[in-house]
Amino acid sequence: MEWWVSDRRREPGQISLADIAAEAGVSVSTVSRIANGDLGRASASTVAKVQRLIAERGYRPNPVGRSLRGGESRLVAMLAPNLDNPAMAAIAASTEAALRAAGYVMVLCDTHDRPDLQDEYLRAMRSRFAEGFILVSAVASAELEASVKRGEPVVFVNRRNPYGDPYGGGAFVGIDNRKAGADAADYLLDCGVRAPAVIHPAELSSTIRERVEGFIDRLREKRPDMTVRRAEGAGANHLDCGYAAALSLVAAGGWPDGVLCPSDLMAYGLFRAAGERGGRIPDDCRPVGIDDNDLNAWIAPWLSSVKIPYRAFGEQVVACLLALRAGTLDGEVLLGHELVRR
Amino acid sequence: MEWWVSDRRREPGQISLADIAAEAGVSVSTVSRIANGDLGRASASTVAKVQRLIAERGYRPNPVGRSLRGGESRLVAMLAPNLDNPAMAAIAASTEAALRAAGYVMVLCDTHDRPDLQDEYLRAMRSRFAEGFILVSAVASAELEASVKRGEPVVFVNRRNPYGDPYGGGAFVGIDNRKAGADAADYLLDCGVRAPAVIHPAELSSTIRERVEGFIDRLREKRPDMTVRRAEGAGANHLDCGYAAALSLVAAGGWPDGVLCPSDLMAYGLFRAAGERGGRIPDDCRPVGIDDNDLNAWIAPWLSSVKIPYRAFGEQVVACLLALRAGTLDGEVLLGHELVRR
DNA sequence: TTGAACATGGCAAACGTTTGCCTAAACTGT
DNA sequence: ACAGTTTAGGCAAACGTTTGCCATGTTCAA
Repeated sequence: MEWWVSDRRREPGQISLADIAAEAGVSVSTVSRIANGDLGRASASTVAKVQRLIAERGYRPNPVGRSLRGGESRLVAMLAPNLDNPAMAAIAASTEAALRAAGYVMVLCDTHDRPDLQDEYLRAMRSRFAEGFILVSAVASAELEASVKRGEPVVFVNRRNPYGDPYGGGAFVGIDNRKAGADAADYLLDCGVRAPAVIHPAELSSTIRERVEGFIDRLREKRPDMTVRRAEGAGANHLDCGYAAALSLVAAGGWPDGVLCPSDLMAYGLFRAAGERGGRIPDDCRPVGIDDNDLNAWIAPWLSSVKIPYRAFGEQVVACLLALRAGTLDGEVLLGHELVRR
Repeated sequence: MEWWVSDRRREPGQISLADIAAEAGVSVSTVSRIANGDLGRASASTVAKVQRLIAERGYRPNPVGRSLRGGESRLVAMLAPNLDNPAMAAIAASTEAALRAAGYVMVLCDTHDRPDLQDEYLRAMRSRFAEGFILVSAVASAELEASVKRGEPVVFVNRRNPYGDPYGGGAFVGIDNRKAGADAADYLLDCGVRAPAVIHPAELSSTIRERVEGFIDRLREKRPDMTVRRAEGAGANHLDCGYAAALSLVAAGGWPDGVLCPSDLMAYGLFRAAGERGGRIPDDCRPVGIDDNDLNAWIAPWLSSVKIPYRAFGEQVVACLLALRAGTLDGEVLLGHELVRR
């Protein structure tokens, strides 16, 4: 054990209630009450003296002692599938800011989309008395089911609660994915596309499925005779998936004149495939993405995309969490989206 | 106070030493010792019984109780300036993985490059008994100075310890920025560039300054008669800076045939400016970046860049941290970089 | 037979906080 | 003057853990 752990009390940084109490000549209880704003239980002079000392010595209540006592920990855990994805980073950043504004500290855990890691973090955070959980694109897992069953405050982002059915769905922040897909379809039709296609990962998450379905349904509705080609690709991430799917698409029947990429990263994969296979983007093949990564405006002028307001997610997530804790949850929050033409 | 906080003991998820002790008919101390691997202090039968119960009930020591006692918290705080930057996200992701492998939990805090927020997080994490701090691109601040002075385990990433001088520099993980700049210069010369330029943010961080200096020094060394144009741009982030700097560059004297962008984001800003002002990239104006953002391979085929192995940072950072805690720090770690031609 | 060594394990303090309950003293009304 | 109430504040338990020290009981050697 190192000195800064074992002897930390000798350091001036960490003063406890007991230090203040000793110096003020009162009991720990009195200091605690005054520090917590319960001013009616001590004489005005005591209150003044203690408050002065608190300010002077810079006392700040120790969150660990508080947590242990069973009170609040001011800790909220966010479990996200991978920080590399710019969309996740945007959600994490905005949520962090909103939580800080609400007086919480956010712990960010990277689950790599693995149920076992998700469970491990869920356990670790629970035993640190996290007061809430934010699950971005959650996967089904045993501990998650336990959390939901126990009624712990969990907010789901992007993907809905996999165990929501019997318990009323739970808190959710996201967008209307079917409508986003439909908007993308409208855009391609508007551009005069006649032979559209859609690419998607080999295993479909609910989010991606909804986007693809919304896209196809809208096309069928507006152009009943139009056929929509479809290709899937495997890969560790959406970049690889998009690349593989695009290659398989062009191998099967050449370049379509428009293609839905249900995430921007897949569009990037398509772009690379086009570069290698001589497809001209967007002239010959017009992609439309969903996400609208912030970098698009800078380096992907060829990509129109449905802008998802990830930067606005944080505020909504925190509002949901607070409502959940107060017992006044009002269901799911769907934020608006808007197609950005480039 | 909500039920899941106040009555959490009724839930099966949280069993304490006391629960096990009661069921085994031994004292809490005995269970604690056995749980911590001190098997010599109890009879074989007791050990077996307690171990069975621990496994059966799934007992896991409560980190909060441990922290309070003054032992380990297994908590490490990473303070990063902004998660939006893909380089930061890559560092965060790899560090998180390495810390998890070492049995730690990482708390990620977004300081927005503000000294006051950095201080707030430093305090908050200290009072949660964080066992170490990782400061990515740290700024100077009062609490940071206090931490360094007290000898708390701090690893600096990207930017060196601003208070390192009197205390021996401290732990640092990064690259040789001057050499990275020099490599970029070699590349441009190799491409036959004759009128190079460099753009950079209005206020120079030490990192950026070193890159720019390395670039200019190498050019002077190899081509003493060559003049290097220089433009700076202001903005909230490197994208805006790069854009503004590029505009000012071209306004002052047209497009250079090669330009150092000391971060990839600045190169993206330049790209956008070129798109608007009719500069042809990379044919007329060849940019060279530093970072080599992963997305470059997919959507920025026009950008050669010095690849910084951010994915490898995590392992080194954690090694540094452990060495620091063990008192065997061996100074700074400079990782290699390599220019990627596109 | 007696002392020492060892095996086994419990007690209690400590970490920092919160809070129900208790105890004085002072004050109020009659 | 006395009962009742308010004011001011302390005591101690509880949260979960770790660990130095103490207390038995057994074994062993001289």
